[in-house]
Amino acid sequence: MTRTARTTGSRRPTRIQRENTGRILDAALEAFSSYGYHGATLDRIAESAGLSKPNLLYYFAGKEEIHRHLLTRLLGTWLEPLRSLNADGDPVTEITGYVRRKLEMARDYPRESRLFANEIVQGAQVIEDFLKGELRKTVDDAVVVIDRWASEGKINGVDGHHLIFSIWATTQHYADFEVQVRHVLGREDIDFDNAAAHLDTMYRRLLELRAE
Amino acid sequence: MTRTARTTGSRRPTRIQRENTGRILDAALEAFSSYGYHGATLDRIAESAGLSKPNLLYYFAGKEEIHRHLLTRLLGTWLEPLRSLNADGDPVTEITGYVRRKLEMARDYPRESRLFANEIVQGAQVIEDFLKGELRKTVDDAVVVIDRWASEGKINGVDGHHLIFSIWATTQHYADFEVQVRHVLGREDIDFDNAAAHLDTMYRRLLELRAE
DNA sequence: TTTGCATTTGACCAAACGGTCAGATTCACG
DNA sequence: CGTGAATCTGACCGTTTGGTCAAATGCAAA
Repeated sequence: MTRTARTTGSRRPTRIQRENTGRILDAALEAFSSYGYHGATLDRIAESAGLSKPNLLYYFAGKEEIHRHLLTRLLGTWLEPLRSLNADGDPVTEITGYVRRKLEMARDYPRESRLFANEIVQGAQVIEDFLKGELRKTVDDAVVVIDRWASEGKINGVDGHHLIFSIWATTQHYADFEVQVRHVLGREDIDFDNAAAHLDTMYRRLLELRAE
Repeated sequence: MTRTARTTGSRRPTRIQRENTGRILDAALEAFSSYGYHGATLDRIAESAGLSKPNLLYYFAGKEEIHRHLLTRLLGTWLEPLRSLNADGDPVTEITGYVRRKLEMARDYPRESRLFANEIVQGAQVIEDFLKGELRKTVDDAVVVIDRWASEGKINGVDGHHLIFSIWATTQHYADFEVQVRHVLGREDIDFDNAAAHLDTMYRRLLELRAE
């Protein structure tokens, strides 16, 4: 048995290992986010990564493992902005800041967003536990904070869960539905500045107390 | 040549033709919306429709044709609510009514919504012309109306395009990301009533003029 | 009941797919 | 340089997939 890379999990990764796994994951992210899990093929991923298919399978046990690896890597990053919602900060600033960060993620990591979208739309069987566990808990925590802000009269009354859904939807839309946005606007690049301004306005008007 | 069904486009469809094409399209919609274009297989669709695969291919030329048929059938329905925006009506009523109708579509036709989402996320090559043509034109018309409402002081200033994107995103989210919503809320069924109330509040606060 | 078209089927095919394997080649290090 | 491990490859395999075809069966009207 001369298998390595995967099997020698104990030893630290070689330079070649780091380079190749990196290129494989990048190619796979591109493929999965563009064509979905079933539409992506190992041959394409290997070619796009500049490797032969057997060589690719020398680094990862199979298609599923690559896919799961990408998703798992993503999930942490996904939650972080919501986790860092500061209960002691200014409510409107905190929430519009969260919106801004989420929009920046859609701008800077559209492939990751589409990978996630593909997974959810098609039933999310791989990350079901994440949704029911970590994600739900994090959301519930955030909702508690939002509810408190509302009951203390610091923001308008609002359904915390659905507010978060709206924020997710409106920000990720620019990554997941990028093609549609581009064609409707008739421009090659999406104007994230206008999008940011619009969303900021929208959530500000939703939350800011009206002068009496 | 004894080919029929497709080739005798002139004669009116038989009873059997109507029944079978209907069941095929239903099974295909279920499959495409659940597993994406590549994930859906003709064998499964045929079995789910209660037909043999060759028999299925007797009614449709191939996988692509079924897919295109479903998408094409959908596009008209998709635009209709936006088209029926009444420039002479009350602005806030018109827009929140559009939101409500869109949300009802997400509730009543989640498979169609996911079919559309799958298509867009993966590049929308089939419906590219629709996006650049009909859709864009309809949106532009609606934006003209919205802009006029704003310039006439009937609603708050708002970016028409991004308002529409937000409405699409927030409503379709409940169909496309249904699994996530369910798991985060921890319920088997989605509470569309709360969603409707939340969205109504949000777009109302965005658009309604503040008392001065 | 006959007749002609519509419908259905089983058997089959080529291509694409994920994956395996034995062996060749390259690399890092003493 | 030598050596052992790490890396890489071509050839190959079984399965699944979209699709074809000739022939069998069902059906509806004369």
